Amino acid sequence: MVFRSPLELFSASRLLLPHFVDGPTHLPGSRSLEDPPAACPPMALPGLCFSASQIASVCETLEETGDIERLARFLWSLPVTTDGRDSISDHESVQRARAVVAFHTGSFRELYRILETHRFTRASHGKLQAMWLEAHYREAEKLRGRPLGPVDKYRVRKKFPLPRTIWDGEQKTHCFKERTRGLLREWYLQDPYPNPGKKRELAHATGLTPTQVGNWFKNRRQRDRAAAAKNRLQHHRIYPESAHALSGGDCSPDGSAEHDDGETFLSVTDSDSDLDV
DNA sequence: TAAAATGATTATTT
DNA sequence: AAATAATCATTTTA
Repeated sequence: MVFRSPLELFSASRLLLPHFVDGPTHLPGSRSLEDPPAACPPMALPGLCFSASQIASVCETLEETGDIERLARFLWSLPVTTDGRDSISDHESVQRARAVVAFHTGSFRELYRILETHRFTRASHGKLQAMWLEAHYREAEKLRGRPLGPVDKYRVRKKFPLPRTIWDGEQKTHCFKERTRGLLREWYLQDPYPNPGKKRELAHATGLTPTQVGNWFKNRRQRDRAAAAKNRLQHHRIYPESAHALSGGDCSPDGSAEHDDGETFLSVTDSDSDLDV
């Protein structure tokens, strides 16, 4: 056990960061949501506890500042226990700082170990998840010669799922539910241009936001148009000389693709027969 | 691994 | 403002 005294720790951090430890520093946006101040019991080991929380806030400040070099040196100066369980290491800010340092030094094995063996609060999840993924991306990238495309990254994500210590299991849904899509299809057939009122109604019925409903209709229209255009092209390839019986004489001489007003083949994109379940 | 599906975003047009 | 085309990113399928 090479325990230095709390005072020594304090003075060590003092040497490194005089202005941080001497008084409460209020950086913009710092110390807000995470880590409630009463996290450690006031009775037990008051001196050590105070010291540890001071250390934790130094870690936070350095991490927010982005001075990773100094953060690394500061962590290096901290005492080490064999099991790693002590009042200092129990602070999330300290483990988080260690993770940040491991990431920036490219010590990915160490990073993974830290992330997998400590339970982090929701407030840290975003940043830690990003580091987990980015580290795996870089490893995969190095393993092959070239940079990863979106699909490669997706495969890396599948291969190395986020540990539950960093992720609350709630998965983001990329595709809408089948019931939702059924409703959307149904309404689309009835009216491809819903007014805002209808949109809100449909949003409520599907549990989507009005914007999502709008996006869906927009995409659906775009893709139906594309399919129609493709069909038209094919039709012309098969029957190049089919005479167009035009109403009136309103035909522009050049054979360019024109406004195809009324015609609208209904949704050729998916040839599913719109069974709603 | 390529290609298709799908939801979202951006820039331009109307 | 809303519609559109083009494009991007993620996910699924062949």
